[in-house]
Amino acid sequence: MASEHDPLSKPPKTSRNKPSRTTLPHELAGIPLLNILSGAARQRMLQELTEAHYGKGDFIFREGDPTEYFHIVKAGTVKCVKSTPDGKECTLKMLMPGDLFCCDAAAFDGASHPGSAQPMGDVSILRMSKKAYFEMLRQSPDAALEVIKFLGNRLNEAQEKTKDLALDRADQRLASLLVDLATRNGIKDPNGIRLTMRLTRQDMANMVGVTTETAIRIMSRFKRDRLVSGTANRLLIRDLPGLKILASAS
Amino acid sequence: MASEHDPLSKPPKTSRNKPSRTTLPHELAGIPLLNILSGAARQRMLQELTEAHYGKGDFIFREGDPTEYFHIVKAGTVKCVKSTPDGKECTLKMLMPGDLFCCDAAAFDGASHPGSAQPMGDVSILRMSKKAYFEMLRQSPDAALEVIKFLGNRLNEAQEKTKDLALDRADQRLASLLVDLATRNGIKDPNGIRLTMRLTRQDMANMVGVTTETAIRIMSRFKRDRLVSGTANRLLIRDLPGLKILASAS
DNA sequence: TTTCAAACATGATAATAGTCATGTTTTATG
DNA sequence: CATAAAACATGACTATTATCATGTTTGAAA
Repeated sequence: MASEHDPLSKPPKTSRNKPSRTTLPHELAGIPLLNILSGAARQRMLQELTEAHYGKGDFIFREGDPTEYFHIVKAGTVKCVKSTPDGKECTLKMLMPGDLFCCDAAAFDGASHPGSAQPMGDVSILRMSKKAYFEMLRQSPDAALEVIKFLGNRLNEAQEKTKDLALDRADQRLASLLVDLATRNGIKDPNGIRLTMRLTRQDMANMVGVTTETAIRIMSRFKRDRLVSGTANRLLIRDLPGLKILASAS
Repeated sequence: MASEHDPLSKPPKTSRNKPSRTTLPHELAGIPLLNILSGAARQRMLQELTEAHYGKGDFIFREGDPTEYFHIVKAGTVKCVKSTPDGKECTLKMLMPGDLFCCDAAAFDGASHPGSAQPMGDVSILRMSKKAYFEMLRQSPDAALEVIKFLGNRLNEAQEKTKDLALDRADQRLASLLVDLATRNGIKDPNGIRLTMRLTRQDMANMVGVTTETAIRIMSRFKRDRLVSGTANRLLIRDLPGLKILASAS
């Protein structure tokens, strides 16, 4: 629950016994944007990045806040949320380690965040001032291309989601979500695939655009049909092919 | 209906009486990406761009086609569409002059188009090979930043649309659409605001994720309530404030 | 281990939107 | 201007999902 702004003065000197002086601290090895940069550009970026930690209940930022930083997920899962004045919520995207965020909003001068970012459990975030971010983009075509590629993928995902919301039924969208999570975040288990992150029926509801009751009802049906089992803490996908069929049923 | 690939050998020498040798042909003056480039970079880009014309019924590209070009809308309106095997369609975005497209898909090596692009009436498209596009991005930080800004805006729009589909009713989404079009593409008229582009009830239905019948019914109600009048060719917004209230009703 | 809040579950009912059918009006095109 | 094809319109019915209510189970923290 602790909400720290804990600027890690310098990136930890965990440099392995590799000779190159630009070796990435091993904890940052999974971040594409850092791997793409070389030599001096990488060093500059590492110097500009600071780290912050967030826990359950915190906000990394809220809808309407001014955009000050460019962010990278270092560890944990971050959810991007939009909400209405009357408390309804819609989860746009779950960001995983290596994912960038606010590469876009930051580009819009003086704009404010169009949605909020919340940690799912404990997360660790790297961030960089807007100024340093733009400087990096100007000086490193590789970084700019990486950001373009990332934004392009995000846009495609968002449009795919739009299509699903517009054309698919609730149970298809939920099946789709489970297939997605199982494929990207699942670990093998004797009886199927276990999802790594805690995910309540309400979380799922917000992700597929239905009410919590509807998500519960559909999950109950899926459970009856032996497609899934378990609840938030221990969600098990028992029949991935079955869910796939359901997801794309005409 | 004619589907030409009509490479305009050289950009027309419509250069006005400005002295600079990099003056933009006036017909291209409304394209941000071209205005942002200076001197040699602009010249290079103009040399790489070719023009193509499309008409009603054509496809600029289809879902699944390989991505070969980066595109800019020069004149007319282009709709981005995704469809299901059984013929249902979802319109993701109407692109207007100056808008870029496939800045994203093209970035994904060897990928194919995630949706199709169709002209609404006659359109004129500027395009550039993927290779030249990447070269431009590498050599001009300004161009890369412009693309990032554009993609960022597209992403925000897409996410706003996701939220609307997830949380708003059909009539609110349709009202929202009309407000949007009236604001961005409307011209004043004695009795309200006239929309410039031809837009059938079916077009609207595809844009807000409902069936054609539902769009027709809602428009009938809007007509009864004196919010709008007319059909596809002559659509009139008679009460913009009224539509705005409806769009954001709790 | 108790205990309380969150999460899950399910029924009854209402609201919303889809489907199918049929008919009228508008518009593009020869 | 004729005429066929779109586009618009509306009724009847069905399917889907939301809402409200109430109760049970689970899990985290004292």
